[in-house]
Amino acid sequence: MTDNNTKKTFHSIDPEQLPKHFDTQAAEQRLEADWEAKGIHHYDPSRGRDETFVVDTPPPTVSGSLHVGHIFSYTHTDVVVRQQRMRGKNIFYPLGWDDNGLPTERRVQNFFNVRVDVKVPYEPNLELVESSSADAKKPPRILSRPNFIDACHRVTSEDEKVFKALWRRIGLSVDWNQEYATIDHKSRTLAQLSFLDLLDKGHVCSVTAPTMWDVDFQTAVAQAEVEDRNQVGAFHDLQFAVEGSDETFTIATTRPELLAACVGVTAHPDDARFKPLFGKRAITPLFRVPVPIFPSELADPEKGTGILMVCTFGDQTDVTWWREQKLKLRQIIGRNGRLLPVTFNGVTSNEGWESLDPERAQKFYDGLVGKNVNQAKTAVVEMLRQVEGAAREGLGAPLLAEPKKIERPVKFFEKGDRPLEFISTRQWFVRLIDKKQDLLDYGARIDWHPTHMGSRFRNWTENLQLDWCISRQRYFGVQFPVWYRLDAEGNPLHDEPIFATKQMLPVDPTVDVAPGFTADQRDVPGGFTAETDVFDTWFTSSLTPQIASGWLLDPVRHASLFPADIRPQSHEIIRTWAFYTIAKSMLHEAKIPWAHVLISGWILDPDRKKMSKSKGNVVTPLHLIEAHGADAVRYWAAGARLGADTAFKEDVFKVGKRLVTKLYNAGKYVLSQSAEVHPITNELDRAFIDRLRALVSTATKSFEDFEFAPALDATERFFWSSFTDTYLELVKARARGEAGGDEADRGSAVAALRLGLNVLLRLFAPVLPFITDEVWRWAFADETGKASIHQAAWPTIEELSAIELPSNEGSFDLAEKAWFTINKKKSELGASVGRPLTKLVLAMNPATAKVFAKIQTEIVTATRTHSFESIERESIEAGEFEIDEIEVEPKEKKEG
RNA sequence: GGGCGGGUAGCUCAGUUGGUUAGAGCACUGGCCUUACAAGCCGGGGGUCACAGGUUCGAGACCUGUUCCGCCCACCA
Repeated sequence: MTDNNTKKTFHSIDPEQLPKHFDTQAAEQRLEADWEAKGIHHYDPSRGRDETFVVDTPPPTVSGSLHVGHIFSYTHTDVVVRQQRMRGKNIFYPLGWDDNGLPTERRVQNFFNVRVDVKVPYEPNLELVESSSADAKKPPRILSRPNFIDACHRVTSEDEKVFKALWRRIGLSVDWNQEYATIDHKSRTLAQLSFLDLLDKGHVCSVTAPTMWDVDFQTAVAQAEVEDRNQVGAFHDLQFAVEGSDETFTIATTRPELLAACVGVTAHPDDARFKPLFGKRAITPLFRVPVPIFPSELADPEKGTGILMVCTFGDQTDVTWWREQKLKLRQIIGRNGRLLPVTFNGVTSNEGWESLDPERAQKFYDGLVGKNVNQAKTAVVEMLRQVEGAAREGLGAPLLAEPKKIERPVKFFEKGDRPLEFISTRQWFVRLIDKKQDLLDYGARIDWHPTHMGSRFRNWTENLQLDWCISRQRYFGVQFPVWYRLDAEGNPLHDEPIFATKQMLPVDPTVDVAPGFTADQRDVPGGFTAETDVFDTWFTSSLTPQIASGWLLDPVRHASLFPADIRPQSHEIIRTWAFYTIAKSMLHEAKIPWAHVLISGWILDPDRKKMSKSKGNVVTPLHLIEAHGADAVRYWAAGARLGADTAFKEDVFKVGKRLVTKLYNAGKYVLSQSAEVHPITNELDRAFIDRLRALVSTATKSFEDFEFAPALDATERFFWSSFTDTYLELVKARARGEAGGDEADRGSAVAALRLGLNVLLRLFAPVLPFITDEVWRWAFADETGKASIHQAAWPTIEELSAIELPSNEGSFDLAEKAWFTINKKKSELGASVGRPLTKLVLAMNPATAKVFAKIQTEIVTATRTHSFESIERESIEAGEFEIDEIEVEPKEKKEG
């Protein structure tokens, strides 16, 4: 096909050999497999840190449902990564799976209809079958913890396959050699090492204290996992008596069920109404328990009745008062959220359940034992409504008015269904409250994209109230490497924990034996027992940079991969994932974990609500890829700026698909032009390349700030408007040799077209990896020696610098203007762009005419004008054209 | 209550350090089968830039206030 006998010609393709339409599905699978086979996504450990670009990829929760939101944010990262790769960076782009934690437990419980009891013995070779909907009503099968964990592994490994298939389908250029899971051997080892390191450094402690507790999951939770939900409640006005007087006062409470847990009464110190009461004792209704009345700045005179009861514990403020006033502990809510049995004693007792009338108190309280909070509330209110003389003989019923409905925020575990309770339990904490300023400083050293997301971090850190509770009373997670000595009665000595040595890790204290003990000493008096708590999942996932680098397990590798370059994530987990990762990195190594944080927005449904499984508005991604192709879906994702929430509009996928088609066709056309190899010398061609230089500069600059969306926008606009609609149309005839120009002009046109396509393909490659590589391989792979576009270099101004600048920088604009002016006229005349003109007289300013002379041939040729004349006229503005005369060639009559 | 972001065409959004007549895509609409592409091309209509002040020769952009929407946070009796 090509004639190499005398002169070199461009390697052109035969368009007839290509399918009419681009088969996205087939090409995607073929190309992705080829990338994998070539290993072009692999990290090269031999290259230095400054040549390496390290990504701290979010490990997706595999037990969650896949939706377009996943594709959205992961595509953002991939676009950034692909551009960095083209810039010559050695890419470290791992992917982990977040499989431990509550979502997995919940999924596994439902999947097999099972529950856990730590007392059940392990059954080797246990067979589990997926439960049917009919099984859901059957009582769940009770498993040992190890069997349950096996089941978790089984389910998550299946889930991971589904995720991985989708990631490959969408073309994520992840190095699959770097795959990990947050529950795997290495992650467990590093999480436990992290714990021991924090312990060595004195940042970890174990204390018994009131902690936020979810009564359904029956675990402690951290402040970061708590959210406020507005709930309707009611103020109950209750009459309290004052000890040793006839006085009474009224408190307002939304939690009358906690009356038995009342340990004090407080009002604002300046509140004249209650000043005389301070220092006296109040008598609670029903239970007749005397409690101190004390002043507190925290009490708001405007709220309720201005005086309130302090319980153990209704909320965080109760905890504060309890601590400050050294009040008694009357814990009536148990870990399962039901009221615990207690025994009331006389006032001389000091066990916390002193009543002026213990018998009567007991009678009331026994009616509440075992009830949940709501049931207890109903029961107590009924008693308060009916019982005369409840706080002191002679008083009426303590409920002074019908409860008044109010709506107020109530704390919930973000995954929970019932309000959190404060329950005094023993938990492990990482001390952070005393390090707020350091955390703020570290956060300020990180570049947040967009910048205002840094204020989310600041905001959260400044308002931090509690140390980080890292222990969870759950099963599928990383265990604490901790045991306790048992005393002679078999009680664990929590003040004397035994820690695993670093060499032992990872350990499962319920299986592995504490150092210095033998297996037969487990759970016997004088022996040892395991800490059964597991880490907060964030305790492990806040180590993702270290898990990927190997950290203490591989210090050399760690040094070359830590800190990372970017941390992509979404904004709702700034207070958890980002915050804890910064905290860990600071505490372990006094370093920031990454230079940049890239925040992706949310996907909103057309009603602008966040897409989430619970709202039932989730769009699954697979059908979108099948319908529009992976590139089109990526195009949609890459169109959103960092941090901006984006409405899900299926229209955008169609636009993306159209762009892919256009690239296919334009590539087919450009590469099918054959001509002798020639330098780019023609004025218009040089003017076009000059425009291209500006585009390369703009796109590159955007990518420096990881702003792929403006880069894509500029590239797309240029491709569509300047390249295909203008330049390509203007040089078509010349490239085909129809213009009657010489071979140099023709070669110049083909060379410029090919260079334009080549550069544009590379500018699109990070966003549209499939179609760009497809077209690349038709000719440019051989030409450049880069088999895949993803091995080619990102375009630079320098590589275009060999092409001479146009003699006038306005040449391209002028050609464009003339082209549009003439086309507009043709359109008005009802003629197609392709219709030849028998005559055209174009008038312009003399200054314009000078520039126009250089490109006149291109315009005349492109508009197929037989007889052309240009006229100079001072009255016309520079850069404008007026059509003095135009004659459209009559339509040829169809033959036959 | 505190903090952050936003309000630009019917819809989704660009709009650089203030600078001609405010842009794109979609949608709507007229024309065109034109040798890469009808999954296309050439045209057209459509905006009091949330509101009110201010700074300036000049404001969509800067300042102040108001208002609406969204998000994050807050001790929730």
